[in-house]
Amino acid sequence: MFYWNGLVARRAASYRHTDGRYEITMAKQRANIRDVAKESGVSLTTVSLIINKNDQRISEPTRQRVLDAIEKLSYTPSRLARGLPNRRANTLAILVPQLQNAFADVYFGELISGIYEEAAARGFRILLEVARRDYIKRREYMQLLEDCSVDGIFFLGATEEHKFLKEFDGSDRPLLVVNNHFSQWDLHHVVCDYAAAGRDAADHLIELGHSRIAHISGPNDVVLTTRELTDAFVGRLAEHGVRLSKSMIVGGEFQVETAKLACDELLERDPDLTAIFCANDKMALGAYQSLRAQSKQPGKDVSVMGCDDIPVAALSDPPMTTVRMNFFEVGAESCRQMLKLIDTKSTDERIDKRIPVELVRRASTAPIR
Amino acid sequence: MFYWNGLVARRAASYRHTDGRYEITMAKQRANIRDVAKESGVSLTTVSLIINKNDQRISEPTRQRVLDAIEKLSYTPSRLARGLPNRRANTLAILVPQLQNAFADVYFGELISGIYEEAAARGFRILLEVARRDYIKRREYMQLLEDCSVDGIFFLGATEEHKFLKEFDGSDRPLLVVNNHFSQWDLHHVVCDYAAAGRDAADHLIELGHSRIAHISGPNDVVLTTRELTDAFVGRLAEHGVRLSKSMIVGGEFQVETAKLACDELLERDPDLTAIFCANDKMALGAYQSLRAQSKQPGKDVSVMGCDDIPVAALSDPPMTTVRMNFFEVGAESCRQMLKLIDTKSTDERIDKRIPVELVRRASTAPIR
DNA sequence: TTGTCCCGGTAAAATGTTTTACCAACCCCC
DNA sequence: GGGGGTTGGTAAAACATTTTACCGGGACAA
Repeated sequence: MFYWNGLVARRAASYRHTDGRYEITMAKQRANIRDVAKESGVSLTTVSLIINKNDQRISEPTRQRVLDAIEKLSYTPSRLARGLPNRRANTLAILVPQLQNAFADVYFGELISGIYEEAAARGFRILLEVARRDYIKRREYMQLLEDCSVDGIFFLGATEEHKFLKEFDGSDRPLLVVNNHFSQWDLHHVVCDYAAAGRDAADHLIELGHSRIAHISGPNDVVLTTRELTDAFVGRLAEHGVRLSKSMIVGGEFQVETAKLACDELLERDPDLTAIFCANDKMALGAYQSLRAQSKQPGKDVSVMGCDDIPVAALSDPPMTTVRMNFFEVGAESCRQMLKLIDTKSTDERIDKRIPVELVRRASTAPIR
Repeated sequence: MFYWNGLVARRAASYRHTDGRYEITMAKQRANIRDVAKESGVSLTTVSLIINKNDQRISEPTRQRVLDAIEKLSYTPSRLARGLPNRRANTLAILVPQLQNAFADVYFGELISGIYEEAAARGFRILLEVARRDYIKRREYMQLLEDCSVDGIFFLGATEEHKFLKEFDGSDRPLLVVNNHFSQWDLHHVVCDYAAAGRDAADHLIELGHSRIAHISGPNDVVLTTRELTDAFVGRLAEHGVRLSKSMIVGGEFQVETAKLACDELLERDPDLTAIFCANDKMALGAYQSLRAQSKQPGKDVSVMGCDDIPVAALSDPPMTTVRMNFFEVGAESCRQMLKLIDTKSTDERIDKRIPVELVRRASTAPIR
């Protein structure tokens, strides 16, 4: 059994009672803030103030003495203890819908990268959570906030299936939807400017003289952003006097294979179409395949545009004209906004930020012959 | 682990004793263990014991009373406070070398999935960390352990560049190298059985009658596992009386493009080779391309084997014969071993676990003509 | 009768910080 | 010489848990 000499030697050495004698045991493993205070002859409040750098009241000699003591004892403040008094973990969670797919995707990789960089720069840690069906059903995501694990949550890859997000509305810790939009609920959003992307694509194709145009869309019924893209594209074409009939818009589900089938269908409906705008680059690759299968040269016989500018777009054959969406920046901006929300603790402010996009001209589009 | 159903009811107002009268104050934000103890008329020790389920001493009526109180107050224990007394965060970190690349890879996705599932089942959270150059230089990875952020670290995608891992050797919290090997340092390892994979591949090709065989290896100079694969493959071929000369082994850097070039080189050295074993599936796809460019049919004129069995292997044309490595299982087993190490707190035990592999016969290999 | 063990708990120490309120001393200005 | 502000701190109250040592009473065996 241990007897702590509470008055004096709490940290230097402990004493163990053994057969009537006192025996000196090993020194404590870890220095704490009290050790530093004692070592440098100040109160532990002073040490705390210096560590947190948020108070100028401490004189330079004192500060230096404390810093020396910290160095000497190789003191590291405990994150757990630090979070306790103000119930903040200095940690943010990223909620991803299904890990297997999500991680295989550059898209999520860039978003996560962006969030991570910004969070790390501010000393925040990133927690990874996978929102599977049963996870959602049991409402385990609420746990993250309730048990003080994290100070805020990023939601990636959200669709309108994720109605449960509504619940976060009243929470004191922010939930931020990254690169998606739920207009009906009053959540925080940071998204690429999909409307601008749709307009840029339309302008580009019109500029090249196209008028027999088709569009392979994303899952417009569940993802609002891709619906915005389609609407803006169609709207802008109309402004230019080009009418895109409903039959020339086919959903491609964001995948290469399904987009290939969609493109086959479009070519059947209008064998003489001259341009196709796809809601992402992967689907544009599917369109390449479909065109080649019909002995048409993408970029020559038919102009193909993608959207996103994933790395493979520049390397594809032909190099792809696309609208660049800076997903890294979306992630980074999301994190900046999140940290702002946490700092200000404002509950009424609503973030709704659009990240600019940029047309990238490569060889998959050409003036009409 | 205790299971929490999420919040239901709002808290009732609490009463504070002031100047001899009772005064109604604002409802407290959060119930704590003391509130639960008071509500159910037991000590807070009792509540703690029930929450942690690690003690059978509490009678059923008492337990039920406490559970009712927990439900009524919608109490959720704080993770921060929970970790404090025994300096355990119930969190594990995954260290990844470079996020941008890492996340675009199914390989990492599966490993992380496996770790995540197992960790979540035990109530552990997963922290994501990116080990960039400056991160490593500043030794920030040590911080994770020192500030009690995590109870253990998984290292993914390690190469022999990561000499710094040596430092963890003395740490009281485990570092586990996932699917890589550093034989010279005494760390914990969970890896696929690369030696078995090499042998299986050799046996398969021999069985089909091949003898003019080539091998496209991974970066054998920096990754020990792929070196094991090559050695086992070459060794087993030798046992069967087939000698693979050094010139018929070319490094492919694990990428499609470089593997294509490697294959071009091999075909130049021996235009009549009949089989190629590639150290991963991606490189086998590169070999497909190279063969086709020379008007040779992979799977007919030349048998091609991959390794890993990533999803695209089954969908490739021809469907690829490969050695399945269950990366999900590697991740899961890594996590199980990690949790064991944390539970037992043993510092002398060294994990060195091999996950079995399995030959998958598809159409990219055929008997020699 | 005494010693031992079990049952169902409890009291209190330990974990390590932030933050609020306050204090003593000194200076400046009227 | 008193009011007021600044400087450089400190004491103590939160924050929310786990864990260890112990306790009274009853059962049971030697």
